[in-house]
Amino acid sequence: MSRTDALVARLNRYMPLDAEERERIERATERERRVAAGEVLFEEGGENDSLYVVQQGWLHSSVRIASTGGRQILRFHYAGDLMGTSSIAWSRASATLTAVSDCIVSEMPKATLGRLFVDTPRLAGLLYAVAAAEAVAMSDRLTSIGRTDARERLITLLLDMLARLRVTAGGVVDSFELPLTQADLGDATGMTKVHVNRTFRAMEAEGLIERKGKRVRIVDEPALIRAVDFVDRYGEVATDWLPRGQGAVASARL
Amino acid sequence: MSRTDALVARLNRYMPLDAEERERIERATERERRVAAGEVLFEEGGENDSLYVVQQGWLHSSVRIASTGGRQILRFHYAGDLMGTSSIAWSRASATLTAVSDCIVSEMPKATLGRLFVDTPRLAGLLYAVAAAEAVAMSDRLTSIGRTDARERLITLLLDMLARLRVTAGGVVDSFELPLTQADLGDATGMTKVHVNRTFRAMEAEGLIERKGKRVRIVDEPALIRAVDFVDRYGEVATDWLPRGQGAVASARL
DNA sequence: CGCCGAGTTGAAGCCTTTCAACGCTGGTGG
DNA sequence: CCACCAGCGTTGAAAGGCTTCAACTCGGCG
Repeated sequence: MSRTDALVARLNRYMPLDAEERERIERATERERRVAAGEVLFEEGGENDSLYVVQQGWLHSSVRIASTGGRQILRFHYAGDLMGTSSIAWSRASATLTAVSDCIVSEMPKATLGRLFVDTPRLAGLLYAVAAAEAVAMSDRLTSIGRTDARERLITLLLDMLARLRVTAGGVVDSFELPLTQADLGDATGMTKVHVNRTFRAMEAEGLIERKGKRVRIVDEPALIRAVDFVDRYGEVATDWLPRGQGAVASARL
Repeated sequence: MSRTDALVARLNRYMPLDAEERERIERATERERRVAAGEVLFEEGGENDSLYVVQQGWLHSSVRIASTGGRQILRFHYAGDLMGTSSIAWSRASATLTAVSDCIVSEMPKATLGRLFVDTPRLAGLLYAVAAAEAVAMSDRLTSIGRTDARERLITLLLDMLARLRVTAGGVVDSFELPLTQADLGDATGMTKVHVNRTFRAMEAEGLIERKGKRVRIVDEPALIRAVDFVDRYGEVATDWLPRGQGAVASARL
């Protein structure tokens, strides 16, 4: 492994992993694959027996709406994220995964995850905690879409992306590449592309953000954070509830 | 245990549990507590070191919206559901849990879950799969609120409740007690109580549903299912990815 | 050089909200 | 036992945020 595995890096931030845990994840995520921006990794409804780990770049998952022909973008996946967890509960994918930027992802067969759960229970617990954190992040999106107006929804989305991209970018960043169309942003926030445009321009006029091509700069971050009282759900995850020193049950049994 | 533990019953539906697994869950959920309808189990932002299992009745979790003073109901919890999983990721509750009907819940300290993960890895995997299924159900709600109109949102909500209540009710049911105010329904679907009322009345006028007091009857279920193309996410959960015969690692180690 | 997708803008309309009022009902206290 | 109150359901009217429809610009690409 020349590059550090993104999942290892992420989990390690939450809880220091021992050598065995690290190695097991790395072995599980060996098979890498490139996905070009705009390309579809897998389609809603398709058979799927693997999970995917984002190693580089970002993607989004979306579903089609039968009645209107529209689309809802459910979430974005960044480096270190485990994608396709719905394939754990069923053998068919419940959403379509599309690359936002050029990506590298690694494939992990479901059975490999199963072994990981049995052999390294502390990892299982950590993954469960991460899933819990992501459920809360999803709740935040639900709240944003269900109970706030267009402007707040866009602000929440931008702040969320910024926070997530910062983790891998490292250092202080106040702008980022946004290779999404305004129609995409509408699909993510539950609004039309026309209204995305109007809301963006209004925010720009007020000096809250700046846009140059595909790049967005957050000018007045404190104001934006105040406006939507944003909470970053990915900063840390509690692991104190996991029994200590259970790093690798497997080594005793193998 | 006089009554069958609801969590055991639910997990057993997804994957037959062995005696040890069963007993461990039952021991973990011994401490029961009654919650009267309308009562709050715990509050958003409060310290919380326990999970709760719904044994009887149902509850909902909600969050306050700072900017508008409003509220978003995130989801409903039915018999067999594990509540408060956000406390796994942090030590503070991220939502408020309120009883919809009179309930019996049992408390499970986080540390107990930790031990469960280490001692019965197959259960850990199953819980992970259930969490994945619930994440998809949450995505469905997001899609419903983000991309469909008032009528479809209400229909989806009703069908979801019906499906979930049927599991415990047993047998064919086409009506159920709905002890929620129309304001509550609005908070769950992202609309105002006024519009909930108008939409309900319109549906009633069209013979899709009937209402008598707090009781709702689904008259034309096929039509409703077609209208929103509803999918029940709780029917089954895949467990084929879990290694077999790993029922209780603990027994070998204790 | 022309086409196409994406961004932009205006105008009109609609779904939903907001504001307000009134009836009903169940619970409370005199 | 009944008057009173508070919460909930209901309805009307007006306002508004967002959508829809349509047209026009701009930049990249064949």
